[in-house]
Amino acid sequence: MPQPKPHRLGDLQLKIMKVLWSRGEATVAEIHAELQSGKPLAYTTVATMLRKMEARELVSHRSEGRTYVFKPEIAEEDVSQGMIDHLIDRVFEGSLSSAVSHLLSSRDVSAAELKKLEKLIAEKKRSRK
Amino acid sequence: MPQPKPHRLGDLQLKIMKVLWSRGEATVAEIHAELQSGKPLAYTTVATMLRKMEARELVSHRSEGRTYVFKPEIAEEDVSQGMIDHLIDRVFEGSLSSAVSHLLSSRDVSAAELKKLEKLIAEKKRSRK
DNA sequence: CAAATAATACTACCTGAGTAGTATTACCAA
DNA sequence: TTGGTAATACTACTCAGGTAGTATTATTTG
Repeated sequence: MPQPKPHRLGDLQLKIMKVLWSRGEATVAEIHAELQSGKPLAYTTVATMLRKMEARELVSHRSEGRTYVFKPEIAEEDVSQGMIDHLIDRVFEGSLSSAVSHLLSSRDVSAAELKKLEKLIAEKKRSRK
Repeated sequence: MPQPKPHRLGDLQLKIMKVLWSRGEATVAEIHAELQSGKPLAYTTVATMLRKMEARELVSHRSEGRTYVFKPEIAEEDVSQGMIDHLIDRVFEGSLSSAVSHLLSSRDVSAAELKKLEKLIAEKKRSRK
């Protein structure tokens, strides 16, 4: 069991993971470039964070010449799942409906989204039978 | 604008806030006592955390003799809202349905919960018209 | 071959959460 | 009134995230 607590990723760490997930693998330069949309971020900041993340086994790397190519060691699914589960547990005491109720009340949900939600619930109902 | 970022409460802070929200107000001793279910926690830990939280205007206190009685300065609603919004934005890029989909797939949702969800969605649909 | 470049390594801070020991002080009871 | 107790204040430390400068080194190019 490598990485404990699949939730508990900081904002920057999550951004980095997202780049890695979408690309499969990436160099520091590539990640740095992608994150430049937003507030500026030093190249070394990304590099340092990646080293810290590697220490926690969130990512790994292989060498390609002098360059490191990083890849994710945890699945996006697991992280998303872990983070939302953690939140629901600690904030809403496990009540999914109260969480969803908050979401619905604060957000401008499109009709298409609502339709998707209905479908999800209908499916879940069916699978419970 | 007092406290910025209504999300971003640590686990302990959230537990303390929950006691405060449910009681309206409470002393350090009362909060400490309530948190004893779980791993032991020093009295001074709670006191210290409350002082830190007061500095950030999450709570305030009045004196009753030599004792401080704390009360929340932020609403539970706002915190729940802020935390879940923040999560959905950074993890699911704002897609509510993908968040809910994760929730439904990982959890054992009761029939009653599903019913509540259906109702919520139906209401939301109505209010959109 | 030498210099510019680009990569990683190292070092160093700051902040906030969490944790708790020690010091001080105010109050209450015998 | 004196001592014990219970409260807050102060101090201190660890850890992790975030941020980035400087040093070193390897590679490429003029």
